[in-house]
Amino acid sequence: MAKELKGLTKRSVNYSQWYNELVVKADLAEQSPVRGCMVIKPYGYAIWEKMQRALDDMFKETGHENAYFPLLIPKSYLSKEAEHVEGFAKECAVVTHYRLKNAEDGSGIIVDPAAKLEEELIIRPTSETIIWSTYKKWINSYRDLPILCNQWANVMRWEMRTRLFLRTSEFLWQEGHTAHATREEAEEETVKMINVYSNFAENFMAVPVVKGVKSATERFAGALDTYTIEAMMQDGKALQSGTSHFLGQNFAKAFDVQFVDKNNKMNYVWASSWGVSTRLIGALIMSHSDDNGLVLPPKLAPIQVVIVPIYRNEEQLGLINEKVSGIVAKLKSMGVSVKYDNSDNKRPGFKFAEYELKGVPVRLVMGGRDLESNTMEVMRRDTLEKETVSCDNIEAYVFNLLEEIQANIYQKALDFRTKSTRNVESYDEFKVEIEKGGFLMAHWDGTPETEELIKNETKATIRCIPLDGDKTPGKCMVTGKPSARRVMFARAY
RNA sequence: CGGAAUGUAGCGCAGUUGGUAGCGUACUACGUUCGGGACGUAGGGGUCGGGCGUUCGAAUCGCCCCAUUCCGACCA
Repeated sequence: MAKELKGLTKRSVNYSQWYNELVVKADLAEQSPVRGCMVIKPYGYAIWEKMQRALDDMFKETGHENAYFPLLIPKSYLSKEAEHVEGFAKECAVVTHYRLKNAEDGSGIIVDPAAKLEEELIIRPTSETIIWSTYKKWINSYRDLPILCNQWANVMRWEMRTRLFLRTSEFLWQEGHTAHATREEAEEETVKMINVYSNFAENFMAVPVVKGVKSATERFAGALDTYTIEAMMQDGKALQSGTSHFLGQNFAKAFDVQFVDKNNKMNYVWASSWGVSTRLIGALIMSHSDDNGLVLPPKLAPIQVVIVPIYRNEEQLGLINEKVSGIVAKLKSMGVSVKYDNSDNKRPGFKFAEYELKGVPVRLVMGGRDLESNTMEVMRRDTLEKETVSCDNIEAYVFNLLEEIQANIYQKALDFRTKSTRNVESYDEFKVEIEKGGFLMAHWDGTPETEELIKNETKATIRCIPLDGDKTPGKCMVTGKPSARRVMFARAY
């Protein structure tokens, strides 16, 4: 009874509600008083920090450097690239004044009309414009190229409808902005970074992703090509988890960024930009969690191993503390993050449930019985299986188990995706199949009109034109016109 | 911005012939407990989303406003 009261809504009942409850109950984040914004709580932020660290290492390895650009963008900058402004104009928060004052009628504090800005400032929805206005000053010669900058920042997009981590008005992300002398080099960079993202998703998050190219209508505003990684959530919907854009010379032309090449000729710079956000945390949650709560991949879990003692009295706790301290020390020396929870204000059963909810990959328990037999109970979060293991060399056992869990949850997610991905041949079949969720591989004639029609009639969009996989030509399922290859359709977040 | 629903203790909720607010949980103290979300006793906590109205009397009836959630349109 008590368990039911504290439990989660079953996933099958309402996935959205389940997701929200999980985020709040696992102590990751909560809604802020400001519409559409989110408070990321320490446990949620710890996951983000782990992600940041891993990604940042990968960026450094690929030759990138971090920098920081301003939060506020003059309105005129945003409007320099026509498609870009059209894409973002509808969701920009605007700063119009720089001072408040007390109302003369004593009704409180008001915006001082005398402090109106001559030019309004936009709170960045993305930083291409402010960065390219800066790059103009940095670039004169081919010797100044390439510029490979990344920034960790927050951005704001005034979304109509928000959802913790997946879509909030303000979100944290990283955005890389690179400038190159040649088209080839910029394109190479774009592909390189989508590969970094897919490696990160698969190896750290244990989330399998489909790499591909966006159709023209789904492309980033101002890009010539948008590469994406698409993940499948457990309800069969797709989540765009990272993008890398080949921007061509669009921003260079808009901001007049030219360089002198080796032949002393003026050329516009070629560009890429790429980003992933705290949405990845949403992807993590929706890829692995079960009705007991989060399931975190060991590589990103803030706590990888939790140890819970079970004791009848202080004396027994003392003995357990002593025994456990050696194990904790050894695990830590192996680089495993361990929490020994011997707090006496919660009973063991409560702790078990709580750490399961928080997705801690491995739980070790030591009680009176174990103390006598020199064993511990080991539980793995992904399968909830329990085993009794000797304390001798338990550290190595746990270390290996963490790796096994990492691999297992990836495989589980991959199996689910494989099972939920299928070819469809006709539009009638498509309409039936899309209701079941999952990814549908179908032929498309390549026109925005057909894409639009399918979207309006089925709510499914082209998630991407996959880079890998079946490339045999066929006929569009809607119009019967020739299709170069199958593309991937799904309903998406 | 359309459609639906909901606002009562930190959280989850009950509260219809209108009669002055209660349950679970959480919290505080003490004690007993501790191998899967413990129990007992005592205690603190509410301008019932806001405003106006009807009435001797409103959480309850009426009107207006506000907020949130879900479903659409928009999007990483």
